[in-house]
Amino acid sequence: MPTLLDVARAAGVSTATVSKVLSNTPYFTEATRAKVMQAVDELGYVPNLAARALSSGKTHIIAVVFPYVYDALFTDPLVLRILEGIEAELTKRGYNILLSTPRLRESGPDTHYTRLIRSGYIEGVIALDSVPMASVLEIVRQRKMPAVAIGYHPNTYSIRSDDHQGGQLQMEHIIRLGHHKIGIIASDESLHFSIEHRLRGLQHMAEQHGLSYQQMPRANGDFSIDSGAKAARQLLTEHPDLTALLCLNDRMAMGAIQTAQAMGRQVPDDLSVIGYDNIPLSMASSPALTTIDQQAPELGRIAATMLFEVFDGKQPATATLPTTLIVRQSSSHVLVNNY
Amino acid sequence: MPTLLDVARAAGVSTATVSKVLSNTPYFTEATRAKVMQAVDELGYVPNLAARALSSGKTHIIAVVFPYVYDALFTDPLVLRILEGIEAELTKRGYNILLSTPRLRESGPDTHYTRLIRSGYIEGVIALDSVPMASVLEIVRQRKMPAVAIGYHPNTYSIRSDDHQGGQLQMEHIIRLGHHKIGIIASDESLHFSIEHRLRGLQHMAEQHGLSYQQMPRANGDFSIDSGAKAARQLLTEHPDLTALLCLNDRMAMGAIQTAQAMGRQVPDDLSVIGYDNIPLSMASSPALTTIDQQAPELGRIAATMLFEVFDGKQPATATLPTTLIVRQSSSHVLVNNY
DNA sequence: CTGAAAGCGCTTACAG
DNA sequence: CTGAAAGCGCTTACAG
Repeated sequence: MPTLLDVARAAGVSTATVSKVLSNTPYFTEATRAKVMQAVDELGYVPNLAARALSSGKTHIIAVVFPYVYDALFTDPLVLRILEGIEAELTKRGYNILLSTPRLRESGPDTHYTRLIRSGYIEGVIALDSVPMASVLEIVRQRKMPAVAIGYHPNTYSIRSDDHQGGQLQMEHIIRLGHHKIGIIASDESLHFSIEHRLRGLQHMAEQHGLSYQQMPRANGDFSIDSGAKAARQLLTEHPDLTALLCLNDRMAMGAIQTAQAMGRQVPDDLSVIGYDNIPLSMASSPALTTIDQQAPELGRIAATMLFEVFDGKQPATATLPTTLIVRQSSSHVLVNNY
Repeated sequence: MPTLLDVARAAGVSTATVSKVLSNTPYFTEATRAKVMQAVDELGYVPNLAARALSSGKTHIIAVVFPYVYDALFTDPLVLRILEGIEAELTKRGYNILLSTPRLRESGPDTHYTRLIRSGYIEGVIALDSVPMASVLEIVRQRKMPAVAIGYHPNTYSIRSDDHQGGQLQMEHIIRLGHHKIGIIASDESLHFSIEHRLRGLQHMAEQHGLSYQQMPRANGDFSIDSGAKAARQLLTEHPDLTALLCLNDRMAMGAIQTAQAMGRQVPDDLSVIGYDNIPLSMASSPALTTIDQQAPELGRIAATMLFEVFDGKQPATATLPTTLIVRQSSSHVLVNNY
């Protein structure tokens, strides 16, 4: 591999000049610039990033941190959608993605992760930081490294989806369809900060319409398909008069639909089921899922944009992205009034 | 951040000694080792990876290359499953994942990618290299960088799923269920090498059972849900006597089921639909999808293992992973003989 | 507008 | 078993 020195010799200038020309420093003769660029082209020179990193501290590597908790990381299509947005923005700016997947414990993330953060490789961090148990950004903050969180931990810079509003949209939709025997499939609030906010949104809207949120039966899953199926079985068994199931993610909703059908319920004719997330496959369930879109790619894209603002010395304000109701075929008006 | 020199001073030894102790070179007094380790602990020393990379060429960074083509990268759950396997093995060995998503054109991958490969950052490459249009490993091979391909390009080291066998399993299953009016939903063979092999598997098994593969109606999609839906509509309209649809991925199968249902066909009662991939959500469709499992995580895990063998100077043989038929509810015996 | 030289934090033959 | 010293390939004040 040709080095900076090779280019300098070929162009008949110093390495300092080559370095400055390549980093677009102004104040250079057009002639010098041309000589240098020609040498670069002829030699096929590509800068050694490790050397650049060592001398300047600029690695052009961003750690994208997706903690390895419950079943989300490699099973949840939503994660991939968020990554898509991050990738688009980072790639556009010529940055690289170091995918970090720390194991999260009460005591914090694993040492491989903490070492990585302190290794000098990382120029900034974008992290999914929404697990109440521990924050992956604690160590990053200590080091004062530029970082943006997607989530609810009290980090300096962060972005999140408006989960409270999303919950409201779910409840409002189902109430407008005439339902009032409504079951809720959620998860324990310790699994993800968003749960608490979505539930509050549900409650807020229910009470606004004079329904008692407290009396709505609820079962908790862990976001997986199976857990949604189990939760639905429990709710529909204990409360056969339910006409609607509000699920706090799409995968649990899909599990719920399967179970409901296996129990002889028609969806949506005698049971409406609503999901949350609008994962790509939610349109492919039978019936297609009514759900809440939370702009996952946009969440990632904006997080990346905010990180570059931090690089530029700015202090981007916490952003909250609105959600949208996507009406498909899994919800409909109540047909039977069974009370 | 404390440096090697700080540690050396604190321990009262040279930086060479610290370096060697840390890299587990033998021949050291237990006393020396203890002194060094204590200094490391006290100072909270973490090696600077850029410096290590520059001087030794060992970066502990593996580029995981997923080309950005058709709709696969951020929409196909299979990609995430493969990544899961790669991540597990790489993390276990203390290596980091640089996620590279080059745009692929006829002329090859984009320059950001080729520069990355030549940047000195990358110690090895694991790539999904199955798009006939161009190979992302061409440039890597030129540089003689250790690499393992998941796919069919003629790369030195590679692993793949037994697509031919997978095709056979699909066909065998549906024939055993008594079907012989069989439609095929595939994609153009230019999109992915696996298609050709799966189709051959289909053909092989059909002919072995005395059925004419040539006469089986076929429609092509692009792996997306929508394209599967369209292909199914076309096939079922032009050939209403079909009793089975063999789809070369799960997402097209899910789209096909939806369309079939919308056209008034019961699945599986008067139409069996079989998918391919066994993505996590295939169990959540209604009815749950009969499909072919190709051990996606294992594919990634073994690719990573092979890469470390290459690091060790070995020459791992090309591996082929067997597939399995997963029978769920979307396939059943033919009920009506309509010919 | 351009260059000489120090320095980033490690590793690695080479000596002893 | 341990250390002195060169070197990896860049960038960056500092001079001129």
